[in-house]
Amino acid sequence: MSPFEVAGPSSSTGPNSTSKVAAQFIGMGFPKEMDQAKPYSVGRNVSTEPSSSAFESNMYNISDDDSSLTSEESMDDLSGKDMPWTLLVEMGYDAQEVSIAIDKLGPDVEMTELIDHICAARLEKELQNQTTEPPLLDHEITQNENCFPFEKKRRHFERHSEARKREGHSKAIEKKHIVDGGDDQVLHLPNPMIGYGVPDNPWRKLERKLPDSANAPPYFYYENVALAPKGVWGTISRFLYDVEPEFVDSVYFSAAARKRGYVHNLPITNRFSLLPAPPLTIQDAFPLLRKWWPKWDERTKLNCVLTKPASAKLTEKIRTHLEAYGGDEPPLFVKKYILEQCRKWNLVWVGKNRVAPLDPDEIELLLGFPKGHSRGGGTSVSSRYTAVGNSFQVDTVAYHLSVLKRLFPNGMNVLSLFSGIGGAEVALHRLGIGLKNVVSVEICEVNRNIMRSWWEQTNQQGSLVEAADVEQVTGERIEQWIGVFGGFDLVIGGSPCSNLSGSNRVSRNGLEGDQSSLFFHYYRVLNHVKSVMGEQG
DNA sequence: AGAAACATGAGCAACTCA
DNA sequence: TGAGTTGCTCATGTTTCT
Repeated sequence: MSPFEVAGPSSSTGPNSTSKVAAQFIGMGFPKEMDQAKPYSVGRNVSTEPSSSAFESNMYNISDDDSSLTSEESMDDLSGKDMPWTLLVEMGYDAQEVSIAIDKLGPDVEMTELIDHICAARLEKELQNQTTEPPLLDHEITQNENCFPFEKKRRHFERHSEARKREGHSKAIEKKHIVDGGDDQVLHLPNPMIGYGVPDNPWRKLERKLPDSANAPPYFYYENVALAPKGVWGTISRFLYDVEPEFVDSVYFSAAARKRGYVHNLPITNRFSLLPAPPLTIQDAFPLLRKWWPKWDERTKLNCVLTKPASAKLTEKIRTHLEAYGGDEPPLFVKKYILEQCRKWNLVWVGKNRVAPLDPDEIELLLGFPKGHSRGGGTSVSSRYTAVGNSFQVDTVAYHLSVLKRLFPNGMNVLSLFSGIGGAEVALHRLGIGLKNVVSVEICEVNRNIMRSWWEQTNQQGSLVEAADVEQVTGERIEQWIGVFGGFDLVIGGSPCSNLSGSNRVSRNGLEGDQSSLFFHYYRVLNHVKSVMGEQG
């Protein structure tokens, strides 16, 4: 199927859609298309002739309802073993060694354990071979590391911790907190959480040395929650070419906190902020609320925006508590309870004795989107909360992406995975960076509609290609896009955090979770883009 | 049927204090 | 230094409402 055909009905957006689509993905026999002996090598010819339809319209759609993918039989055939097997082979691991590992550890073993087992087996084999084979040449080592990032994890983190010691950070930066454990690799959350610097504190680091495998086109930028379960950021970093995450709290860019980790290979010097400067306190962001804000609520910043509003029952309860004391200040225990709830639910004072959750317009303002960005067009209020709550903080991301403006004065080709409501695109647009061709991959139809409306309203001159499901962004499609567009300048996205978030009490399964395991598709797609563009030179 | 409302802690790190 | 306390978190599953 041509990547430029018009979309059919959108795919399912329900909670179970991921596993269902994953099953379809396996059913289509995708791994067989890959050259398993040489991970991510591209054997087929890439057409450089643009599809004729590609030039007839500046907006294309891609349907995921390929008839070859809907075989009930192939769905039934799936065993628990197939899913990790397929994904690992997709990532470039040898089919045989994956099978051996699954046989040994069982079908229900976690992916990270499987990978560790495979790596351990390789190391063991390597050690055995060292007695009979000559040592690898430098270029052979580099090639090997490019294909299998796990194998050099220990060496890298050992080197890195040594380098950190030599650098001798300031006292504030030295006060770090371990967020990753296990083995001998350690990742830290900086305190303050300012990454390589924020507008008011940009001094931290002038330049950094990227691993060779990360120091090649395209630029990539990956985002997720900073406070993920132990080991998650170590895994993400190892897959993304051993690039150390940059942890930043958007509280330095906004009136609301948003602690996130970003793994990227962008330059870190000469960053600049979006204008106009965003309000940095609740009172500046919402001046009309000052009138009702009690002195005993000393908050000037909000916590991380949520995807669901507080219940009316809670705000009523708070009003009733306060009214019981007439106009007097309530006793300490009442104030304490109310402040707890205000912090937990990000409540603001909207009237006498009245608190309320932020409305979606206010959340958009805090996140740096234009007012009403997600409003209307069939979007329900609850789905709007979900959409904006899952998005980038635009000012933060734009600060990191600002270095691209001088590098791409004529605009960029962008592959945007897990686009959501278009935080990355809005950030680039607000930076004044032209969007030449954007491939936007987003499972949720509501979000795609919001993104498309924004694209049309802002009179973008480039082309928008929409795809629903990252699992169906096949190597073939990637190659076609690269053939038509001449490559991607940036691969950007933040994969689902639902299985990583501390708010999730039910299925906080880390990167093994149904949703958050989609990170591995970010890696798969990025790695394929790198391979194809690398071959093109 | 779909949207909205409601009830539901765990996990981790920062902080406090003896 | 270590035990105890405090605070925060891109949420999920079920029930109720429209």
